[in-house]
Amino acid sequence: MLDDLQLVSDPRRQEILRLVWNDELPASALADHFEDITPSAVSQHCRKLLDAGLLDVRRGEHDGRSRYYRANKDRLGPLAGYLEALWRSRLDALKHLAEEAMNEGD
Amino acid sequence: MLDDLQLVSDPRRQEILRLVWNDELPASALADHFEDITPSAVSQHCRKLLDAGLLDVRRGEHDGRSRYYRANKDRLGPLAGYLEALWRSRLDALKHLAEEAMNEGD
DNA sequence: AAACTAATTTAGTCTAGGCTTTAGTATCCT
DNA sequence: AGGATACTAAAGCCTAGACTAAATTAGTTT
Repeated sequence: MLDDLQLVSDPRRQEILRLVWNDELPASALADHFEDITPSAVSQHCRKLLDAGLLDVRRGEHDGRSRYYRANKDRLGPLAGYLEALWRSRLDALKHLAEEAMNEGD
Repeated sequence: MLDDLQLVSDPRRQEILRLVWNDELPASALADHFEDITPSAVSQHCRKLLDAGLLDVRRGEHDGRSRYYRANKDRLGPLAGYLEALWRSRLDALKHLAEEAMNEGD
């Protein structure tokens, strides 16, 4: 239904991708990360990313109930670079805010 | 309201950007391009892109009624590259389809 | 095999935003 | 000036898709 770009344009899905960018995480960890939506909502986002091939999943080795997600960077092509740049720029923005806050008392 | 990525993820707006990527075009030309939506809808898309700074506009020199739009590539950053890659890949896809069609009668 | 745990699926609600319609602004032409 | 043209703004309709809650699946433990 939604193409890659539309999928990646959703802020929740961006955050999910960021969380599983370098290391896999179980669905529970993803669910815990979002305090304002239910695990079901997170699972539904994962499913869409999975269907598009932007995420990989496997069952846990010692607990087959857990499902571990990981980003499929290759499949994202040039969008991978865009997302990384986006996250970097947000870090920079935060850093600048922090610096401004530090200088408040001048 | 919508950030750059969400704006660019809309297929209509992608198409608008493509049309004014290298040359400016009057709103009428953009409107004519979309047969299934009204000029008003196109204008509203342009307004959003304009507000985000992804489009520039100027009035016509000889007819001040016309408004000429042009993409602001610089403002798009890494997304510019992504869009160009997207359009190239679609051209490739079309080319392959055409080649297959050529070989139908074998 | 019953109870428990992890996660997903299904069914249905709600809202953002894309669209049409209508009305308005600015410019040009005779 | 009055009318035509090019486009936009405002108001409201409508649907895709994000969300919740409940039911379901699959795996584990006792």
